[in-house]
Amino acid sequence: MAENDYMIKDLDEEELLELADLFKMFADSTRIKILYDLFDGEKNVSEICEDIEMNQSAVSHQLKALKTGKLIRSRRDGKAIYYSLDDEHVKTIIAMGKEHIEE
Amino acid sequence: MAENDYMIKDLDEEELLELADLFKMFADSTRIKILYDLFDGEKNVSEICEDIEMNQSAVSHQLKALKTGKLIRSRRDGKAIYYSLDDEHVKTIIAMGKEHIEE
DNA sequence: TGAACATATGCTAATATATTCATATGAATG
DNA sequence: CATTCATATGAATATATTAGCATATGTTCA
Repeated sequence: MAENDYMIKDLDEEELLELADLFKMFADSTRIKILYDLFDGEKNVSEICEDIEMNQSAVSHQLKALKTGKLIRSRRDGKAIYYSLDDEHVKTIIAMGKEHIEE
Repeated sequence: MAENDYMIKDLDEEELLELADLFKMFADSTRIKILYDLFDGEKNVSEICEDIEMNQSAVSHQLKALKTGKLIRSRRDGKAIYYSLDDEHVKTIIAMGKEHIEE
């Protein structure tokens, strides 16, 4: 790390941006709905759309964001594409958030 | 809860929005810097500005957001206003995020 | 191979968000 | 009580984000 890079304790600027980007994934209700929906396990796009009552395009866009953020993964099965959580922290993070707002 | 309100399992629409709003607090690097800076304990605005290298106005605006989000609290001491974390979950949530990005 | 189905993607308009500047407020102090 | 110091706030601007539409891609199956 270069001498004059900004840093708070053990978090450098790059990690801070990464952290913010991670939390951005949870900072939208459509994405939270999707993640929360996937708590049950793998689902395809159509199922997710029905569950969360949003149109296919909006869901696809958000699925892409979540996948880029490495929170979910996908696999194709025929015409359908199945998505599932790709990180154990997702549940914990959302659970913490829930606890906070429930107080 | 009204019959036709949208709901995923035990999270209703209102809670989902609250959750998203909570995570929005962490979804900006300035706010994370502030929160992380307060891990050490109470600090006044000037100290925070120095620590995170941002100007006073930007910091004040974000402090207000964090306070509205009930993540920090403040007290006045003379001319200075001291801020501190107001929720035990803040550290946990950021710690989870850190773990995620460090993998 | 071509029609139907499932999903992704480029573009756009609407909306939200962050920062900065200028100024206001409120406390201390000579 | 006027000035200075610390912080907050309103307005303007710049930038980012979201949803929806139209269409593209990839898969199945007749």
